[in-house]
Formats: sequence, structure tokens, C-alpha cells
Amino acid sequence: MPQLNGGGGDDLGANDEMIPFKDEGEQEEKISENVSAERDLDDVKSSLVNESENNSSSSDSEQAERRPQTRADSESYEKARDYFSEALRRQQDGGLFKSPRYPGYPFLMIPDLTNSYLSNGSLSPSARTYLQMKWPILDCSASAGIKDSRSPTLGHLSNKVPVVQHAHHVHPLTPLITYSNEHFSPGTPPSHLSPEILDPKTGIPRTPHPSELSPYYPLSPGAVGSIAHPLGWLMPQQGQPMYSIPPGGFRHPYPALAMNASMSSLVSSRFSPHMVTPPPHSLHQTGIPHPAIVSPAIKQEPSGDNISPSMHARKSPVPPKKEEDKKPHIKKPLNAFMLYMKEMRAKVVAECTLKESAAINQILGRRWHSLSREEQAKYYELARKERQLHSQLYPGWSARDNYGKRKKRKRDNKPDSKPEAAYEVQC
DNA sequence: CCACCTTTGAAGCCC
DNA sequence: GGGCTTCAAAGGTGG
Repeated sequence: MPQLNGGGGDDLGANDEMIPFKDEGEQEEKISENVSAERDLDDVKSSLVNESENNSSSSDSEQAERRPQTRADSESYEKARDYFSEALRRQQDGGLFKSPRYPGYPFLMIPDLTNSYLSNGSLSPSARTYLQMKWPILDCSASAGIKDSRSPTLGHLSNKVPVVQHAHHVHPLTPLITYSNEHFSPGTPPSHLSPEILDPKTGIPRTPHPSELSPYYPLSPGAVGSIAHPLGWLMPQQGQPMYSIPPGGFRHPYPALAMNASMSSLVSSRFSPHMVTPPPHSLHQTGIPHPAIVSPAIKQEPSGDNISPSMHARKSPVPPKKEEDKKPHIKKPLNAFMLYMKEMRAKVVAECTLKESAAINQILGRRWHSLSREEQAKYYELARKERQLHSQLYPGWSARDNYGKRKKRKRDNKPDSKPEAAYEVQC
């Protein structure tokens, strides 16, 4: 992918923005001849095990009492941070990119990537859109799913949304914010951290619009508080078609996210105060922690120095590796499909009542192929910006740096014939 | 507790 | 340059 070639790659996105589709090849076919694509899809579907139905009967009740957070605290911490940053990102983007038809294009060439570190308390258009949407009665047929996938609505509080997390004084719609901001409101943020302003018309707490705040980093402790309320302000694009607000279209790649008091309140229920303090090495050179940065202490590599006893308690006392300590784990930028997945996962989960991510991902993969060019373009463009910003944030970073960080299984068996249909599902 | 599963795409590596 | 591998997210599942 030559996305970064050609003089820095940020001169024009017009060229490479279409590359993904040409690369895919089948995209054009799919558009011109949906029949074949649908036939292929149908072929796939016909062989699928309708796990969703099986699950729905047995797991509907389970969903309410969805399995508690059993993951490692470190991962939860990471996720919490990611989600929080996600929300923040959306908030930021909401201020930056108001309501383009295809937001990917309008902000293609925002030259100043430092704007990525805008900080404000606004709510992203996408999130705000969710607030307006009503969750459709879900038709889990494939075709309906395809249509639904283009509707960035948020489910009726998919089971990803923690029920216990919206405190009474948090806006009731807070959990609707985004597809996966399950950690966004996990608690009761201190009121002083939510400098909301009640909208005189709606009475809904609103945080100042980005234009009303200093959009730039660094976040002062006070400014940080402005991110506290995800329902900051109302969306301007009331009559916009749903598709005009792509799930990821407004996201800014890497938001300003400081592990601050707000964050602390978000994670304090599960993490020790030590943990909520951003590890120094996870800070960007600007002092801005990056969601792609995963502290070794947080990740797998135990750090001996700055870990609280609770951390030690949950992490095996393996002797720390010094070299790894020095290098924070910088995640790969998300590709277009990953961005799409993050946006649509909750929706698919809500629609299909599936729980297993493998099954969800299968559906998402099919839906991804069902997207139109324009819709995919938005994600390709977002991904391109992600990579672009990532390369600017971490000039020396290489995907190779992460090789071996994660113990990967050997996918020795890649048989042509699908061995098990266990994970093949149909929604 | 952690790898696996599953998806697509990007990047790296090897030949 | 083509083919293969790894990793990115996600969370249930099983060892």
C-alpha cells in the first residue's frame, strides 16, 4: 500500500484513497454484479450453522448477566483506556468534522495532525447520532443485516453495555454512546470532572463545544475533565441520513488521552490507583499517551519498578526484562476492517445475540464485503489516516517491533475444507 | 491464565 | 514481486 508514499503521503489522498478498492478487485465486481457476490455470500451462508438462533434461545437470559469482566486487569485497563480514548476521539472529531457526507474525504488532508490531540468535551457525531437513533427491530437475515450494517445505530444497549455502570446522575443515554464504549461510564465520575453545561433547551448536560475550548493539547487537569461526559452536546446534523455518519468516520486517529483523574475514576473500580497513573513511557513525546501505546507494565511484560503491589499480585513475578521495559508496546494502527469491526461489533452482537467474537467476526467480514464502495472508502480513509498519524507519532516504529510480542499459535492447518462449522454462523 | 477462534488489511520477511 | 506470516480488535471457549 503506497499510502504514505509520494511526498509524505499527505499531500493528496485522492489517489491512494481509491487504491484499496482497486486492490480488492472484487469490489468492483461486487458492485457491478451484486448477484454473484450475493450468490457467493449465499453459498457461504447456506453452509453456515445458524448458531445465533441456537444461542438466542439459550443465551438471551445470559446476556443480561453477561459474563463479568474476567479478563486480566491489565487488559481491562488497556481496554478501558482505549475505550475512553475512543470516546474522547469521537468527541474531538465531532468538533472537527461536523457533518460531511463522507467524512473520510473532507478531512483527508487536514494538514495539522497535531489536531489529533484536540481536547474537548464534545460528543462525536456518530455517538450523538446514536442517541437519536432508535434501535431497529433486528432482522437477522443476511440481507437485513447488510442494510443494518449501514445504519450506525446503536443497539438497545447491547450486552456490551454494562448495566451497572450508569449511575443515576449520569445521563441515561450515556451507555448508548458508541458501539463499544463499555468502559466509558463505568462509574460515577466526580462531578468536578464533568464541567457540563446544561443545554438551556434540552436540559441535557453538554460540554463545551470544541470551538469553545482550547482544542489543543496538553490537557490541563481541568480541561481533561471536559471529556468526562460523553453526552456533551447535541448533534447538529439532525436530519442527516444515517449513512452520512459513518461509525468511524469522525474518529480522530489518536486522541489526546491522559490518564487523569477522569480516567482514574473510570478505572478505579478495578484498578489500583497506581495503575491509573500513566506510565511515563507510554506518553508520547508530546506527553500525550497514545492508545496504541501499551505499557509493558500494563501489557504482558511485568515491570518491576512502577507496579503497585496489586499489580504484582496479579502479575506473575517473572523477572522483568529491562529491554522490554524501556520499549512500550506500540500497537499497530488499525486497518480499515478493524475500524469497521470496532464500530459494528456491538451492533452485530445485539442483532445476532452472538457472543463469540469469532462468530461475530465472520458476520462482520461478510458485512464488510457487503458494504458499498463509499462506505468502505470511509474506513479505508480512516485507516490511512490512522497509519499516517501513527507514522508521525512513532517515526521509528515498525510493525516488526511487535513481532513475537504476542505468542501466536501456529496456524498449521489451513485446510481448504472447513473442518468445523463451529464458528460459522449466520445472523 | 492464556491461546485459540474468526475476520480483513497492512506490513514484514523470505525466496 | 509473489507468497507467507504476524499483528491489530474482540470476547467466549477450552486447555
